[in-house]
Amino acid sequence: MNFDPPKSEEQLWQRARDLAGRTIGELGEWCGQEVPTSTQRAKGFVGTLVERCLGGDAGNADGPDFAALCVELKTIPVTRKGRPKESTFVSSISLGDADSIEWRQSRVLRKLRRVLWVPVESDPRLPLPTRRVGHPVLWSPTTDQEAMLRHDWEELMGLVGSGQLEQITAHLGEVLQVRPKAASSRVRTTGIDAQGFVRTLPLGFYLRSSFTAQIIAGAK
Amino acid sequence: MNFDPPKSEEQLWQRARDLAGRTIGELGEWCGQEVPTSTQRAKGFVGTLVERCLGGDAGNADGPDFAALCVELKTIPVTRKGRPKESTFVSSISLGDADSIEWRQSRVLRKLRRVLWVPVESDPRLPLPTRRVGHPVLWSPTTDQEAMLRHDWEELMGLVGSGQLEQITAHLGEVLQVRPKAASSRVRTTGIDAQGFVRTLPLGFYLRSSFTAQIIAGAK
DNA sequence: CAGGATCCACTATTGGATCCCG
DNA sequence: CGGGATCCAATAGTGGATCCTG
Repeated sequence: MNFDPPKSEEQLWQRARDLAGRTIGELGEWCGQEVPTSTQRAKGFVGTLVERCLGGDAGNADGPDFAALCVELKTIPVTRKGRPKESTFVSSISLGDADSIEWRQSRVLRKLRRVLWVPVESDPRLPLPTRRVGHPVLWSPTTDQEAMLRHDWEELMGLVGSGQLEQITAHLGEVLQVRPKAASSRVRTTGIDAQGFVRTLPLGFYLRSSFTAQIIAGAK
Repeated sequence: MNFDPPKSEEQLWQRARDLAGRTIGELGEWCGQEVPTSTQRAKGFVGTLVERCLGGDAGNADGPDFAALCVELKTIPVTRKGRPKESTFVSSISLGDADSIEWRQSRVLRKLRRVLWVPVESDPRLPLPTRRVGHPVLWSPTTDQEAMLRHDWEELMGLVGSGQLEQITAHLGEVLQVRPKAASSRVRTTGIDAQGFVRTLPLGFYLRSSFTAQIIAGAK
């Protein structure tokens, strides 16, 4: 294995292809990392492990996982048949500047301009070390997909920006939704609503699994 | 109320419109029939009651409910929002002559050529007498709908006709599916498989509720 | 707290089983 | 048994809650 940053998108893609069919246990050995039996107490483990194996600078700050390439890495849990098991976290929401940001400058679009999707088998009955990595997909949104994302984002940011935080639920949005993003429901961050500053639950944007299913369809 | 058979489709339609908004309790009074509190032990009650109120010859043999008009009546249980709560039974399956029948002569198409759909509110928390009748829909399959029905029917009858009864499940079919149609799973009828005659569970064709939802959409 | 995500209780769906009447 | 359908246990889906690391 080679943990240097990939020098080109092509090289990143080759490395991702080489991971297909490997188990999480194998990846752990290569990185010299012990692999937990389950993800129950290690929710971000697989994402970080795959990032290392591909030469990403794991544990970095804001910015793409492969900064030089402007490519974001997303591992995505899938069933045996390749269907996403969960929605995908995209970014947290800044509650302060929601009304002054445009789609083209948004964190959501910046994260999603170019994504390397790496499916990972995710059946809770399988011990984590035996789960296999699937075939990667290097993706940018199609015109239609970007339009859907933008539509949902503008609707949701409209609510955030106008301080209608309490009316936001995960039911809104056809492909993009808003959900809590915090260690627990007691966590609070500072937001703004009609009454001024409020302490409120941190929120994040997530892609619905019906949307990511289209993206990774046929990658097998 | 008038229990004579309707003389025209137009007259049948008028009567069905007049039922919209009425409760099952009211319909029961008009027919002089006591209405059970729930459908639990009276599964076909609503269908038969509505048929009577419209002048159908309830309790007849094979053939359309309104024989002279060639119109089939289907009551369909819906949620408060008008979505079907259940799939719709279409016809039982003759296990003997499956391999010699064509779509155009099929019982499924004969039943579905012209259907008067009557939605009925169906929330188990509401006592049956208080549930309301909805706005009717007089329907014939569109070209696309008939093509979908035919596609599923041919696939399913192919399995029946070639004696692969054991491989049929309700998972098959995009709009039309096969399910048991019997008083219990111990009931048997005579069918044919690769080994010759067999005693097997009686089966029927049902429309998936995603399909009937399209039909009655916007009828409110 | 931001970045990496999954957990899991509850709701919605549905496929096999069942019920009444003539 | 055929015609009128709904019941309901089990599975699939999902929205709010949560967990680890740096």
